Amino acid sequence: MAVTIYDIAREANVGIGTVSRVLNNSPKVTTETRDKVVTVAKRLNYQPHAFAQALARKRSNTLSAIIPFFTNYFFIQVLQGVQETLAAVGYDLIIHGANTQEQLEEYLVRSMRKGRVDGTLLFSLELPDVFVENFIDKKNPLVLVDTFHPLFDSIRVDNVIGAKKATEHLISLGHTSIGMLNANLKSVRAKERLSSFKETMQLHGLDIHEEFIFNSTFTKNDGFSREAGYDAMIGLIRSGAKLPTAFFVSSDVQAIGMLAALRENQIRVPEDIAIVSFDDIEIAKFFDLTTMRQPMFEMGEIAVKKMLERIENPSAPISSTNFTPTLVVRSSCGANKNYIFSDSN
Amino acid sequence: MAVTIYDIAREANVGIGTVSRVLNNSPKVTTETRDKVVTVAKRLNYQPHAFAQALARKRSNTLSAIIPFFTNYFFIQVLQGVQETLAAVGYDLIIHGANTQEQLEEYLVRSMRKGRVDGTLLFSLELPDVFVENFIDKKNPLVLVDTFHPLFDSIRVDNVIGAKKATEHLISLGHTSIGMLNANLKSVRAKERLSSFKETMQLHGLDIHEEFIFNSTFTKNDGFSREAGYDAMIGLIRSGAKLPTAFFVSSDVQAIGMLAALRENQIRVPEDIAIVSFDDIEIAKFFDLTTMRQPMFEMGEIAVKKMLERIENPSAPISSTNFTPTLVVRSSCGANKNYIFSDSN
DNA sequence: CTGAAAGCGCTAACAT
DNA sequence: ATGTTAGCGCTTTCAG
Repeated sequence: MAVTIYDIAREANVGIGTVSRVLNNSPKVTTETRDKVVTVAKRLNYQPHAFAQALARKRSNTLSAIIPFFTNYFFIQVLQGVQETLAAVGYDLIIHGANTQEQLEEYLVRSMRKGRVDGTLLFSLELPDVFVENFIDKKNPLVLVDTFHPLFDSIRVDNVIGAKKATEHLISLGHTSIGMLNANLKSVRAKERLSSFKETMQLHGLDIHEEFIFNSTFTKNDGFSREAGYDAMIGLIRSGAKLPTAFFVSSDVQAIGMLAALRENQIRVPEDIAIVSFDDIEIAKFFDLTTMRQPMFEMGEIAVKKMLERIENPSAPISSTNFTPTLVVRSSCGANKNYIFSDSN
Repeated sequence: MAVTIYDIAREANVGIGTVSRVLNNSPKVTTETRDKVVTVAKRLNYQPHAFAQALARKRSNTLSAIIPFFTNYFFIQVLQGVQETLAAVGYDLIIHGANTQEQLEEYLVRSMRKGRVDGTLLFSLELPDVFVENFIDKKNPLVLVDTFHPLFDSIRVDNVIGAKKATEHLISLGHTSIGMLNANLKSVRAKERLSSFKETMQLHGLDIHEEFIFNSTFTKNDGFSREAGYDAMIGLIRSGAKLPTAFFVSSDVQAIGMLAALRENQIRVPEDIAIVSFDDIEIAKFFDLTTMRQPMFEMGEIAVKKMLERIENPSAPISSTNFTPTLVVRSSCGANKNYIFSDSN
């Protein structure tokens, strides 16, 4: 069996209490005994038993993250922010990929097991009502990322302003016939981006051509996928309709699919069709996409910070922060004729 | 405080032992008392305390994965296989991103804390010697993914055969002047792919032009990055040297960077330069890359299976499995003139 | 300043 | 079949 504090206590001729105190840097120990204990602990190659610690301390120093669609680049980048921030404070991260509502609930239940984790991070998924009171009753810290509930801390991106900026960029470039290639309206993000797009068009006195607005019917990834973008564009091209001169696309991955469809049909970007998309995932620059950047890494970082604060102070007021996406101009919109790849883009 | 088995025992007028038995589906309970206990447990919304269980059972049903470079698409896809397989058996996954040797060792130590996790998965990183005996002494299950050690279970991809197949594909297309754009030789993968490339060239009686072999000096991601590919190609072009007609590239991401450099200089692919790369990450098809496919999801799946078997049977013989990468022909090599994107590619 | 002892919530061996 | 009790390894009073 592994070495325990009893072994150390015996070898060092002290009580286990003292060993524990030394290990936890309690000030009430003589330098002498401290040294003695430390030496023995090192010699025995002692490693504390995390669960026993967690049980006694009622603290696990572990967080869980529930995310949909594990392979989505957006999440991966937010997760990186989470992971690095957590690592810096010695916390562990348990990852739960929830692809179905059933799984989501299972993971939520699991995360609520008292003691298992100190808090849970929920990504982009709507918190089922049943769990709302559950989390509150059990005082189980929960912070929402890219989703919202008035009773919990949250971090979001302002889709309304983002879509507005994107649309206005296209308008400022002289486009008047602008379409939108959207994800599935089941997603709140998609809904918000669409309505903001429409409002912005109206605000500038431009016509909204409903036939140029495509809401994906894909369910996988809620239509935030390359296939969704590809299929929508191919469908439009095949229909033979006259194309708009510009598109606002609800995500980079969809824009990438759209690009493939356009290329196959010898339609040039940005000459024939200008594109502004959303997210600025890492590969967006590979495709020279002009897009709305979301500070993904920072979102993860801040989510963790909020969580740690919540753990420290459970009764602090609820805090909800909104990030405003920024426009990153590359070549897909036609504004930047001399765009050349560089890592800082 | 949360509800414990003591609460249930009290309310149901039974002993905690009985409650425990019911909760663990022990057969030695009357249906009657079982029902009684279950009812009370439900009513109290009981959730077992995972750590207390782990402590008593000496089993945590949790695995840890130590991976370098969290944002690497290769790892993400392997991890997805890990995560889904684990979810199916009710295990949790703790993720550790190790960007430095120091972090690697810290995580290794943490993973070895008796009881913390039932086993650890190490990705693509060399296991420091100190830890070898440590893991063995403590009987802490360890399985290696994309890395190797004779004393532990492992899953790898055969880089030698992969590089050979890639090179021979280029040769079969009639190329004789073939270069290699490689990652940092600190990486074992890069080393193996390079030597196999050279051997294959020699095997076919072709000259190896050392000036067309580029080993990255990037340390980030060991040179398996877009920037590394871009920089190497730009450097070659600027040098004014006559270019080889084909390149074997050690990873898809590098090939993507290389593509950008070529495009900027109006060098066509595959007409002027043919490319075969390695990995077949998800976005490889977006770029029509001919590449060596590694079964990433399956690798994750099998890693978990090996781990579970090892946990069940610690003294089973060590098993090491090798995957042979398969050639996926798209258009970057010029072999498939009529290549059209479809999702099944 | 330090040792002893009482939990943390649960499992499992031991009685009954 | 069920209750009781002794740990699992650690933290934290409580005496001294």
